[in-house]
Amino acid sequence: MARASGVSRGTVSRALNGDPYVSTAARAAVQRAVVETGYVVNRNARSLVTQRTGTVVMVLCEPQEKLFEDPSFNLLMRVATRRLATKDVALVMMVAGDDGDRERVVRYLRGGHADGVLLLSTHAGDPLVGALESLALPAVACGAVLGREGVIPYAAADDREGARQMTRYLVEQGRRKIATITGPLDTPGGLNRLEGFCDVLGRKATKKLIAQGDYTRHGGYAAMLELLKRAPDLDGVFVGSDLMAAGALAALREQGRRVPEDVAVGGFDDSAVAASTHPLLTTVRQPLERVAQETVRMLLELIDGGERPESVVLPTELVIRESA
Amino acid sequence: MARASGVSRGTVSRALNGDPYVSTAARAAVQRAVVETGYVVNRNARSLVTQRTGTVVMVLCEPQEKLFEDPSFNLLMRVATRRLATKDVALVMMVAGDDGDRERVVRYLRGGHADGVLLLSTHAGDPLVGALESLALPAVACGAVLGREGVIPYAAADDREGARQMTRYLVEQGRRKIATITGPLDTPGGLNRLEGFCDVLGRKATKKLIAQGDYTRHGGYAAMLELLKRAPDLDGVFVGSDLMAAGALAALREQGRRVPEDVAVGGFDDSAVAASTHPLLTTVRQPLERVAQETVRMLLELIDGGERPESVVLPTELVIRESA
DNA sequence: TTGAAAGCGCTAACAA
DNA sequence: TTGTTAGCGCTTTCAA
Repeated sequence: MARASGVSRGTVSRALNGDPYVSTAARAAVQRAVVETGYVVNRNARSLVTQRTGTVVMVLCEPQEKLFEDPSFNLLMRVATRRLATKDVALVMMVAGDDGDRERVVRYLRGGHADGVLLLSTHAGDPLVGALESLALPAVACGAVLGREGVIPYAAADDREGARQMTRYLVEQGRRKIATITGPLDTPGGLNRLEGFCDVLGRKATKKLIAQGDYTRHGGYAAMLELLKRAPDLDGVFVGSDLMAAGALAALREQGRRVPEDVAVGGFDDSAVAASTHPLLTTVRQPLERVAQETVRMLLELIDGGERPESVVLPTELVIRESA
Repeated sequence: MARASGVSRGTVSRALNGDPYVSTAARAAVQRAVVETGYVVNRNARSLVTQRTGTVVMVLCEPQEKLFEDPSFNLLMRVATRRLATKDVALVMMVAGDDGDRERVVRYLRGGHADGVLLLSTHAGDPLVGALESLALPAVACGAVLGREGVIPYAAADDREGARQMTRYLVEQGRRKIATITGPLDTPGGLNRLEGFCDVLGRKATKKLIAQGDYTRHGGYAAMLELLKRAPDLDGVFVGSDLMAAGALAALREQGRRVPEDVAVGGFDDSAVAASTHPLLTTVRQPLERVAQETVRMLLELIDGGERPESVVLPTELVIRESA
């Protein structure tokens, strides 16, 4: 390569990496040689010396079944991929659903294959988080890591306030008996949205009116049936995710309840499913694009040796459609 | 590291890589030093000399939205991850949904980050395939790559015969007017299942009775509505995937058709959704675990410098539940 | 602005 | 069975 362009290895390297101290002539010669020989840098060799791999791993801390069903992950991943690409870093995905997976991910990371980690959907007490901390690898989470909020910086929607917005809205619509279907309570979305619900309803948020789902469509369906059994006279329900809300709508239809006439249904996320349910789902919009953008920014800062960045919490927005 | 264990670098390397020519004493010394120093090999350095990275990329050739909704991908990925792990190779995932994505994947691959590629859900004429071929990187596909069957080895279910099984079954059940919802016709599953359907029905498979879906739940829903409009008297439908069948069931219910009394519904895949529909879905079981196993085996052979392995086509099985 | 040279951490061929 | 040595392909001082 140095020979092909008639300059030294050092100059080639400088030209390729945009070093300003390269003459126009040399730069042109290198450019030409690259085209002629179809040259591609060997990233391993580069990594060996720079200690950088140019790749970031997005780790999905969730049994795969659930994960993939949720359109939010798509969006998060797509946006992150794009943002990282502008800095010329690749995003790869790994799933850490069980112990075996987790060990593999840690091995991969310890092998020095990545410069940083983007954590998705961590549950409280996930052992992967501890492993990551001891690796001292830059890591940022989408959504708080319960219990490690001070350690792992994150970007997240304001789940609690979002839940309040929706619950308040249901109350304002004159609903008297409002239930909720939560996500898993060891996730920030599960926990904080329930808290927001309780903030508004106070003592009216009885245990009977709270059912736990698992962020899947089927989980929402099952939880809705359960709620109808426990409180047949409920007239409103705040569901902790759009996908679960879609399941809840199916259950309500099956049980002959009209939405929103008999029961008002509010979702959370404003994901693609919200726009394809019957009736269209009234929901809380999460600024997922911005969550992804911010996480990527923070991770890149961390990788560049910056201080631990401040976590950011982004505002949500009520989106009123037909179901409430 | 060599110093810590009191032997030479060469011996350390041999001990770590399981070379038989290492004395028990030396091996023990190295082992101890590894524990004491918390040593981890630098994979970049190793890759630089071995020309192996120990990672394989699973490339999803599909706009992400569709992809992730389908439980089949989960299974494929989970099985592949596990099989590869036994050979100590990591599986990472990348999505190639649009041109930008594709370019990124190719760059990553050209960067020498992976030893091989597992292709998922390629569409006919996907430019990525050509790029991959010119990279001369080992590649194997789950499901045939339409148009490159002779070039990219694959493992797949016998889609055509599976479709025949289901269609024959519907006929045997006395259904007289059977329609079908296909997958995209530039995918092997879309095309071959339609062909199997036509094999059995012959001239009765008129254009009016064929609607195209896109492997999503919503696509199945929309296609079913369309079919009901075009042929209100249909009494059976073979749907090219379970997820689309779930959508079709919703459409039928909405239109007041009973399943299976008025309309018999057959799916394809036997994925998790088939067991959670109402009524439970009669479907065609695809041996996806074996597909994943075989693809991994073939890819590993290829990576080890073996000849281009024979593609394998695996038999399907009719699973009778409630919907037909 | 450039070339020369010194490694990055590892494996593999060779000699002992 | 082991130590020695020569790179793998690249970046990055250091001098020039």
